[in-house]
Amino acid sequence: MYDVFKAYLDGKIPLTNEQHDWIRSCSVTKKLRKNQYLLQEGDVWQKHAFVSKGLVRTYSIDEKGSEHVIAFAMENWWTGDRESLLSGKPSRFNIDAIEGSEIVLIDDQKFSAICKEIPAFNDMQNAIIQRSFVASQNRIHDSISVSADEKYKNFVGKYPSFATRIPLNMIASYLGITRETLSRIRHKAVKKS
Amino acid sequence: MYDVFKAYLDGKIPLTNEQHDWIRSCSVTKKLRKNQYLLQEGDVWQKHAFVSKGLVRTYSIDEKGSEHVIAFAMENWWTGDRESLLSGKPSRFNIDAIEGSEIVLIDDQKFSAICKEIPAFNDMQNAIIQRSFVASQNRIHDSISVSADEKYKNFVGKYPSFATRIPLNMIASYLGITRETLSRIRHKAVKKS
DNA sequence: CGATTCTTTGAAAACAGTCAATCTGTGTGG
DNA sequence: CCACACAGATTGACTGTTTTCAAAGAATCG
Repeated sequence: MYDVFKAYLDGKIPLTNEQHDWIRSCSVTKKLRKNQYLLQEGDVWQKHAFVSKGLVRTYSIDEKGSEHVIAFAMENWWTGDRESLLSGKPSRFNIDAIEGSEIVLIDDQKFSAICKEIPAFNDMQNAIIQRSFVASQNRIHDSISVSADEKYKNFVGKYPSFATRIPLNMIASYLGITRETLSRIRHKAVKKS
Repeated sequence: MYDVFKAYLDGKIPLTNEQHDWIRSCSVTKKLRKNQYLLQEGDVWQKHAFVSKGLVRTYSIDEKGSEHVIAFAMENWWTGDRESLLSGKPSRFNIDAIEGSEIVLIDDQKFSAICKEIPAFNDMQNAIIQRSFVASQNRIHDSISVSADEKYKNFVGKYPSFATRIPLNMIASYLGITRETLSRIRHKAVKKS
């Protein structure tokens, strides 16, 4: 529940008990069953979401009905649709639970108030976004410069726990290849070793 | 020179004359001839860089000697290597000028001081990073979900001025395809219209 | 004009996608 | 406890796209 979030915050910034109480009072925890939605395409995203347990994915669905996974988030990661949050426009994405999960939700207005009152909290957020941006850049670099099987190897190397918890078709989608191609890549990789 | 940067700032946030003078005193302007480097692989990036004139690219070079362009930046855009800046480690990237360019450089320490003293400046920076992150996410989404010719069409639609100012091989690299493929895509597109 | 850089074209090979069938493991209800 | 259903993973044959390599054709700049 909230404890995981508290531990996360304590590991990042110093907070008084009152501040903790305030943040807790701004938070809502939500349990998600497997396959349950946190965000559906067309809805406006106006929260900040911390994954305290489980694993969720962010994806779009194109005209042909294919899913395209742009992000995963597990315990101690943040998730959400920043584009919709910033623009106020309906989201193009869906977020749902790959496993049973628990999410700590903070309304954007309250979140902004917390950022304003607690500079360390604001700095933490900025640091997170900066690192997210760097991670995106690196993913872009991978996507234009390495072959499909290197992408998979990099993914497994970087996020070993994802590789075991996430169904293969979603990993394939995340990497921008089909599940069949990924299956063949893995087959070859096993032979080599 | 600095005027472009001043106009940019005035369009974003209110600044007093003293603040402008201070920011100016922290800034160094640098002229780049075509092909001249702003950053070379292996160097540590410790600045913030605003492009006041011209056009630069950020790219890596792999073992085979191929270049991979991860970003362009033209007038009124920021450039640099945030990964190196955050980590303090040598950069994996090069940045050089596609055209003769002018860059306003601010040392990271001075930049941080400005952010601390002028909250609006800090907020502006955070807003820029948030939008950069959203743009990265969208580029990732494109890279995993649309075909090569749609990627090119999206690129031209989104950045028409890039398409005319940047050599084709660099655009191809940015899109993650070969220059030959991009050439053929354009050929087909012309026929269709 | 000559040299360099950028772009285009062609043919063959490598690669990834599609469609359809099969296999595997998990969990549920009889 | 077994049989079945279901979701996920694999495999094969085929198709389509992209890369590679090599050569030639524009365009630009001094």
